[in-house]
Amino acid sequence: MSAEDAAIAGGFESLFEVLRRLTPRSGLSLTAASTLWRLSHGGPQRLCDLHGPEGISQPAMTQLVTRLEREGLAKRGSDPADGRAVVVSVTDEGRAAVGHRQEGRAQALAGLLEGLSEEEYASVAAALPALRKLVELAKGGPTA
Amino acid sequence: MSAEDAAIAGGFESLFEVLRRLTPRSGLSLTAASTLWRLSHGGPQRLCDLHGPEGISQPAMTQLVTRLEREGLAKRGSDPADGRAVVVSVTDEGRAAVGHRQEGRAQALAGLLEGLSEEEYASVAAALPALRKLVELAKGGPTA
DNA sequence: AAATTTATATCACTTCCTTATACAACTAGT
DNA sequence: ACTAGTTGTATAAGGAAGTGATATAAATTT
Repeated sequence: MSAEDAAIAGGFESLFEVLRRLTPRSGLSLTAASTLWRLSHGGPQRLCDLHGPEGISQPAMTQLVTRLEREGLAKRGSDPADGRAVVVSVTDEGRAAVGHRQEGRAQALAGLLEGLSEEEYASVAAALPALRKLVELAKGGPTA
Repeated sequence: MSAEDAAIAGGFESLFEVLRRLTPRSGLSLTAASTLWRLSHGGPQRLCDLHGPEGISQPAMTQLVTRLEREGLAKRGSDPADGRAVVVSVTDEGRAAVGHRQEGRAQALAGLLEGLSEEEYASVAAALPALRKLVELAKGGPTA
């Protein structure tokens, strides 16, 4: 690992802390938000397909879905192909909740971006494709 | 907020998810790691000075310090200037724990960075100063 | 000296996670 | 067709991690 790798890692570590604080602690938990986002974009999914990618256990996801259902953010349905399976879908309210949350974060970030010079801003924009590549690489799996 | 702002926000949102998963869920919680890091770099601090920047309540920090102390990662001391105050310091073990955690994340990130082209890598490196500026701006407060 | 403020611990509670387990539906093997 | 094995989900018990309310003592202000 090079010194430049280490510098990037350090920079990302600090950035992570900043991004983490963009959202008030009240409201959706990280896992709840991520799950609702996943359902919003990927469509209804089985409970057993949700817990793995979120990195939590099946019973934890069962409980989370129960809470989300109670709050009207998601709902349970059945799978005609398998009588055991629960298919979870996001409600309009849940979709809105994730949308508002993301919007708030984007607004807060936009506020920060205003403090950058044109050059600095351009360098962030120029790095976007690379950041997106990192995201793809991370999804690919074994590299990470 | 411009389209480019939105694109950057979206990219950062995805990046955040990736960075979040660089650390196994077991081990230190986000707040515990952040607190230990803060003590490692900023030196011993009063309990009442720790909970605000971490964004949690005083009783939550009291409990966290109790847990960290139980695990040998931090210890309580007294403040000669104020009989009520508890001064929290990190132990060598706690310092090592944060160090290992950060190292693991850096290694994982370095693995991802290897998947970038030279151009992509350079664009990330070039954006580092701007990212650092964002971090500073966020610390400054009212902007965010 | 009394009143007010501050620092911390404790309480009762919820959320969010873990492992273990129970039960039923499904699949594979005979 | 029947049995054994596997899979999907719920539930139980417990700990971590957070909340607001409260109690107590030390410190500061009036």
